[in-house]
Amino acid sequence: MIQNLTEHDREHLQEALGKSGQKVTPQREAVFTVLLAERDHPTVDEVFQRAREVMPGLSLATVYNCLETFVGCGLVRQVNHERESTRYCPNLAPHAHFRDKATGRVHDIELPPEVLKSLRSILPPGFDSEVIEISFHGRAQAKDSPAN
Amino acid sequence: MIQNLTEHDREHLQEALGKSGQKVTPQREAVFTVLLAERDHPTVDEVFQRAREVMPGLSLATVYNCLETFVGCGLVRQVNHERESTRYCPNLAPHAHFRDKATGRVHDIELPPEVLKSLRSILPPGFDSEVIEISFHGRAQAKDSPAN
DNA sequence: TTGCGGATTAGACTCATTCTAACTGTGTTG
DNA sequence: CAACACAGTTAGAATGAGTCTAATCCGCAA
Repeated sequence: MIQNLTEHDREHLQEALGKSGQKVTPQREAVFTVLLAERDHPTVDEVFQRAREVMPGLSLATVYNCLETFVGCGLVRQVNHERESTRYCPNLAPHAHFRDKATGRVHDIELPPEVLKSLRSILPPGFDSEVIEISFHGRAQAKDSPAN
Repeated sequence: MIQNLTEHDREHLQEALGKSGQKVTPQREAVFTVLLAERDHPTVDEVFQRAREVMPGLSLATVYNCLETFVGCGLVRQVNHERESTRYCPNLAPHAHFRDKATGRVHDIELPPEVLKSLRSILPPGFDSEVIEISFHGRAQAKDSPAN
């Protein structure tokens, strides 16, 4: 179900966009709302379908634009797996992804700081990493990840 | 420079293909040779260009086929980074990848068993992972990775 | 010699993503 | 108020990695 943004989320959006000199628009709000409503790592197309329910005139190009903008100002993260469609994730805390072979679902896996640190430590001198992507691929008996 | 396969490498190829009921063909040999000759994580297209120098009639489709076959029988690994072209890597030891922002080059990063273990340990119960992909993205002052 | 099956091939096709050029809406300046 | 600037949006065309298809090739067994 797509709710309106909370006051807090709207401010978050506003601030992040503002910082990079961009505005809140109805389309950006709709796309952001979709991302927060169901944190199941949707593809662009899924975001598009869901956002259309609320804003029928919305175009696919705009969804691409919005998502790119959000990535640019640090509101969401891209998640890639092999060469499948890019998925989007509003969870900004450092975390890994687990891709369920059977269902295709992507689950967030919490990444404790000490593990992150040990990972950084394997880089030889001279290598300076800004981004680390960790993805598991396998089977999960677990039920759906909790909506949050 | 593209050399012929060593006796050892040829046997390796033969055995791996044989195990999954497939044969060594001149095309597969050429593609495998290219992969071993320069371990710079080439794209399909790069493999194609290089292999053509040695076997001019070779088709792109065959390069795709050969690489898929090799992946299937565990001779090489695919390396994906964001949605760029898939690259191929004949290094089978567990390792991470570092993608240099400036040059686009991909470097292998050794992955000590204890780090691998600590990574596995962050999976909640019920999650069973067969493959872990780790990729860094950033800048490297280091010179080219040693040919090996 | 014929037939079989796996391998190879060229080219058509798919589909996520990017690009382009026109349009919209809002705010600003004269 | 009229003209303009400009960011954002839009539909549709273009791109390009990868996949599919149908024809052909080639080594081997009957």
